[in-house]
Amino acid sequence: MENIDVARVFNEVADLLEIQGANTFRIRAYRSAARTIETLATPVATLARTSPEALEELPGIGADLASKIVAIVRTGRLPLLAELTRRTPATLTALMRIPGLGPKRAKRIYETLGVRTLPQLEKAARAGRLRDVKGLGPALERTILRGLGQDKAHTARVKLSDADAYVRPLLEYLRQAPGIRSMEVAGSYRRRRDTVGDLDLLVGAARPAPIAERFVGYPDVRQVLARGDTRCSVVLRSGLQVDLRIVPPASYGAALDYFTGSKAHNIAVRRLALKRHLKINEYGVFRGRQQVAGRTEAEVFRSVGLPWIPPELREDRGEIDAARAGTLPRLIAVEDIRGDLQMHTVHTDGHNTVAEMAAACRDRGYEYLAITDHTQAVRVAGGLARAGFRTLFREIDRARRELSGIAILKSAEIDILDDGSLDMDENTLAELDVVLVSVHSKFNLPAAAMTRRIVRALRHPRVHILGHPTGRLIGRREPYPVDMAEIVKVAREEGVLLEINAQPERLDLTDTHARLARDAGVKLVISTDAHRVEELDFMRYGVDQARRGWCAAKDVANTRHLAGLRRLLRS
DNA sequence: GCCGTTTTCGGCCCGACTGTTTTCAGTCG
Repeated sequence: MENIDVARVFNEVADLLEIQGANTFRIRAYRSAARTIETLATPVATLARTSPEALEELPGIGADLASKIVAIVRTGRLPLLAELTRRTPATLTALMRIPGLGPKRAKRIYETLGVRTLPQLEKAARAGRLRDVKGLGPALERTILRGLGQDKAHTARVKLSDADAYVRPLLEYLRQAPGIRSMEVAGSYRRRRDTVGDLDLLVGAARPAPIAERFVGYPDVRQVLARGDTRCSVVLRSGLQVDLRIVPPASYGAALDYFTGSKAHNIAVRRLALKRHLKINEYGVFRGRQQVAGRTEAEVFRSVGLPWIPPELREDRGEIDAARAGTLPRLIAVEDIRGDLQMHTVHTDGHNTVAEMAAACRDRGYEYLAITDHTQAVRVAGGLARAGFRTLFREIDRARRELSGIAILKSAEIDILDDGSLDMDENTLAELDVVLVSVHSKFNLPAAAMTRRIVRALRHPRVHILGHPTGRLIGRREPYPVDMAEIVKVAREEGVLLEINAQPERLDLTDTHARLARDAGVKLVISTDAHRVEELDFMRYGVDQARRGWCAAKDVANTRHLAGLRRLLRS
């Protein structure tokens, strides 16, 4: 039972409660608990078994929901959900996922037409029967038909790096509109989440009309969903939704704060404001009718007695308490990075030579890099055997002589074999400056077996770093099941570093796992795993996730100078 | 259903846009 499964049960309960018109705050409680569980690094199943009382410590989870989590983990089901489903078909919740359909309309369609599944909905819409339902008309019927066709595309989140690719030309285009004072992409993009569901674009300007006008005329727009005076929504040809909001400059900070979110963070901040008899909305901070702040984000935070909180931390995961206590971490920045400890060359599946990678790292201002070509078990990547490494090491020696100003470390991405032993002989291993290990096969082992396998590798006295610890590929491959709390514990005991792999489709460790490690005092490494020189620039994405994991420069080993890094590796 | 520097009851973030309405409900973020 994974966290996501428990969260799904709670969301399903919330959907059904909504259809039944239950108390909105009760519904909100289920949704908020689902969100907490979803983003938790520790499996609730483990908590439920070992320390159920710890569940009640989680934000938004009290005695009742804690006991329901225990029930779900123990029995795989929740009596309340069964009861709700008995009264309202659970398939109705599928209708609510169609844009334009919420609980009220879904229920009314069901009660009026007996429609309870997506195929039935489509049939009714095509037959023009939906407009017979009170509150629905031809326009909504069309919206629903369109929504049925693009259901999947609408919900798919895109990788942060892909979002970057859409953002750049869009901003460049919109900048031509007259009167823009400031402009930023807010939302999860600004919080640097590993994936984004849509883009929230914010513009500060006195006259919104010409900006909205230009926005909906963007050549890449496939469909205009909404077009108001200050708010527009469009869908790009790729299926990515972009929401534009235009506010007067005096409100820009409040709007930026509001549209950056997260939702849970906003609610928490607004609660603080209420205690001070203030009201916060996207236009500013108000005492009565008088605006007391709003031009900048810092002003808004100051009005509730807080310092400015970096967007990456705004997830309601303790940042508000930390801000109040003055204990927010000073987050790591890309400029803190002094070297890159995972990359591949033409000797295996990379596209550049050792010298080319080293020169590119030097260009980026690094002091060192590690060449980490694959070992023989990883056949698809052309992994090297002992002789291959000998050739590679000779080339590194040559590059060391020819290139000054950068240290090239001998390393390898050593495959962790099925039984947890390393895919490299001891003699070759002894020649390495840095020993990086990772899993490339048998992803479907049960969690306990996978954990044992990795733990055994971490216990090897020569191992320094565990690479991409969960093996996930965003949108393509789920992380393999593994007990991350145990990995973190062993990493701490053995002094092993855990990698945040900065490949945009890996970002592995995730933000929450990075936080788990950092809180446990385990040091991290941020590496690009570059397979060509251009990919060295992925470093930014790894740093983003480290920031989301509350990491300061001191928490990340490759912010150290070479001497400091060597000391750490020796220890 | 949660929660507490207004603390065990009575609150709970707040506003924009659409479509279908005769003044606003529903949905969305």
